[in-house]
Amino acid sequence: MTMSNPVRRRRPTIHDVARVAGVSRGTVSRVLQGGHHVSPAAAEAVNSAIRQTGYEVNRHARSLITGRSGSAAFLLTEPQEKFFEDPNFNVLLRGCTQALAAHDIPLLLMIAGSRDEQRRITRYISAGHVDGVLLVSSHTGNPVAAQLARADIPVVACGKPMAPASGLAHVAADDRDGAQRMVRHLLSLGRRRIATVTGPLDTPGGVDRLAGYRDVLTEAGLPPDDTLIATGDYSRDSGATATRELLTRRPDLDALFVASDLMAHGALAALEQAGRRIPEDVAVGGFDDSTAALAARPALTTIRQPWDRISHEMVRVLLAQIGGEATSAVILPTELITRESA
Amino acid sequence: MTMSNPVRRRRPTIHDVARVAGVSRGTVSRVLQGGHHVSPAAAEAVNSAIRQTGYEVNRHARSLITGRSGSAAFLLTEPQEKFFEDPNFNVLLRGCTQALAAHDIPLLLMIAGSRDEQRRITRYISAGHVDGVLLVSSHTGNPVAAQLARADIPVVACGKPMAPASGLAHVAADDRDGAQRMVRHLLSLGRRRIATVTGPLDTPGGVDRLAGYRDVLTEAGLPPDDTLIATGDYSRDSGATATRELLTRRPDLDALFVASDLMAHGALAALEQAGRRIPEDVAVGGFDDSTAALAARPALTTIRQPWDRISHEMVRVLLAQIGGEATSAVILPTELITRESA
DNA sequence: CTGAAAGCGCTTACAG
DNA sequence: CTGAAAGCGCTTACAG
Repeated sequence: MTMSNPVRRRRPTIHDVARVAGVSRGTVSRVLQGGHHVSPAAAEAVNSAIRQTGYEVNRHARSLITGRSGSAAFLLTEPQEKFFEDPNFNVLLRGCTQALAAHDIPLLLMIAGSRDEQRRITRYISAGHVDGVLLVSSHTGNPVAAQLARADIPVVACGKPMAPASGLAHVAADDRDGAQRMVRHLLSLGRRRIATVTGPLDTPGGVDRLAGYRDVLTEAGLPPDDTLIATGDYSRDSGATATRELLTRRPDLDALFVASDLMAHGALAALEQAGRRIPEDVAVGGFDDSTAALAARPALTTIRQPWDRISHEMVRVLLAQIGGEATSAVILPTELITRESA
Repeated sequence: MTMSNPVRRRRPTIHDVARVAGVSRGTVSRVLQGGHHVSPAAAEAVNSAIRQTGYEVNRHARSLITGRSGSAAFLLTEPQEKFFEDPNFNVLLRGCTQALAAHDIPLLLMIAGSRDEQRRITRYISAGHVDGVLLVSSHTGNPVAAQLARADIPVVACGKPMAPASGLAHVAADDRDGAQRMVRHLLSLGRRRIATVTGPLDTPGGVDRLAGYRDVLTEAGLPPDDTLIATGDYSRDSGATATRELLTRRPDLDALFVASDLMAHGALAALEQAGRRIPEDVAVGGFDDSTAALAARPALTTIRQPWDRISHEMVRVLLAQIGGEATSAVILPTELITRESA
C-alpha cells in the first residue's frame, strides 16, 4: 500500500475487485479470461466490481505469466527509408494499426535501417517482447526474416519474398496479373508500340510486373523487343531518365507502362519535355494508385494495389500464426483505375 | 523448468546469469541498473555471463515492479485521418520513433478517430500501459489531452494547443514568424497586391499564419484589405476554391500566400486555369515544405517546418516530463525555401 | 464452481 | 559491496 510515486494514484488491482465483489482473486481472473467455470452470480458481481473500481488489467503482470506480450511489431527494414516516404506506407500502417486495435493489440513501430539497428531490434524481438512481426521491406537479402524465424517469432511479410521457398508467410498484390491488366488496357486503346519502365529487377515486384508486360505482348502476337524495355529503381528521377532513354531508342513508341506511379511522374515530365502529348501521342499507365497518381497532370491511369485489404490480411495471417497455425501466403487481386493518361 | 510451449526455447533469466557469474540475482540486477555499488570484478563476471547466455531483460517483470512500461505512445486523434495522409506525418513519426529508439524506448502507434476509440485508448493509457504520450491532433476541443493530464500521464502535443493557458507541453514551428518571412519575400519581389488563402481559423496555425501576413503588410504601410483574404481548410480543393474566389474579387492580385502546400497545389491549378503565369503574373508562396511543394509545377517556394527537429524536441520534452520535470513549450524557427513559384 | 497457493522474472530496501 | 528475502499483479493447476 506504499505510494512510491505520490503524484500517481494507486490503480485498482485484481485484489480490489475481488474484495468489492466478495470473491477470491482467482475468480476475478477467471472472469477476465472469459468467464468459463464461473457462476452467473459471481460473474455479475465481478463485472460490477470492475465497473465500480475502474479496474484495468495490468498487462505486465499478465505477460509475465502467460509469456505473451499482447503486442505486435511493425518492422521496417529499409536502408534508404524509401518506403517510408511512399504514401502507400501510411495506408498500410494505418490499416495494420486498426486491424490490430480491433483485437486490443497495440502495434509497436520499429525502424531498422542500419545493420546495427537490425541487430538490436532482432534481439529485442527475439527476447519475446512482441508476439509477432509485420515485416515491411522491399529489399532482397534481408537477414531479419530468417533470424526471426529461427527464434520462432511469427512473421508476416508485406510483398513476395525474393526466395519463394523460404516458407515466409506473406501477403502481396498480384503484380503479374496487375501488369497484364494494364498492358491489355493499352492494347485495347489501339497502341502497338508499348514500352515499359520496370522496377528494380532484383525485387519480385520488378520481375513480376515485367513478366506480366511480356505475357500480354506475347499473347497479342507482338514480337518481343528489348529496345522497348528500360529499368528504373522506383524513384521519380529514374522514371524520367529511363523514359528519355526509351525515347531515344524508340521515338515511335505510342504507349508506356511504368511500374510505379512515382516513376510515372518522372516519365510524364520527360515526355512533356520531349513535346509528346498525353495520352494523344503516348498513353501512360502507372502502378500502385498512390496519391502521386491523382496529383499527376494529367491524372494517371494506374493499377490499384489493395493496401487496405493487404494490411487486414497481414494482421489476420499473423494472428493465425500466433495462434499456432502454419504460415501461409495470400495473393490479392489488383484493379485497373482509368483516368486521363491512358 | 517446465516447457509449456515446446516450440519456444526457454529464455535465459537473471537466475541463469547469476549462476554463470557466480553471484546473487541481486548483484546481477544491480549491474543491469547501471553497475552502482558493484565491485569491478563482480560487474565483469556478470557482463561476461550476460554475453555468454544471451540474456535480455524481461521487461514485463521489470515493469511490474517499477510501475513503468518503458514505452511511449504516438497518439493520433484525428476524426478525418487527414493528417495521416500528410507527407509530413511520415517525417514526424519516423523522427519520434528514432529519437525514442536511441533511448531504447519502443513507440506504440495509436489512432483514436472516433469518440469510442478515444475512450478506449484513454483508458488504456491511463492504466499506465505507456509512460508518456506524443499527441498529434490539429483539432481544437479535443478532450483527450485533458483526460490524460488528469490521469497524470505526461503528454507532449505537436503544435500549439488552442487553449494556450492549458499548460499542455507542446512543440511547434513558429507559424507567425514563418508567414512573415514569406510575405516579406513576396514584398521583396516587388509585389504589392498580395492575397492570402488562410488555414481554418479555428486552429492556432490558421490564426497565426494570417497574423503574420497582416503583420508584414502593416509594417510595409499597406492598408489592410479583407478582399485579399479567403479561407481554406488545408485541403487541396479548398485551395482552388478560395483562389477562384480571390481572383473574382481581386483580378489585379500579383502575389498569393497560401497557408499550406497542399492548398497551394489547388491554388496553382486555379491560377493556371484562369490563364495566369506563375510567377510572372502571380507569385505564389506555400507553407510546410512538404513533398507536395516539390511535386508542384512550378516547384513551390515555401516555408519549411523543421519536422525533424520538432520530433526530436517532442521526445526530449516528453522524456524530461517523465523524469519529473515541469511541462514546457518549444517554438522552433522556420526557413524560407525559394524555388520557382515566387 | 471456487478458494488457497505457487510462481512468472525482476527490483529493492534491509542487513551484514 | 553483496546476499537473502519480500513483493510487484496476475494466472493456473490443485483440491475440494
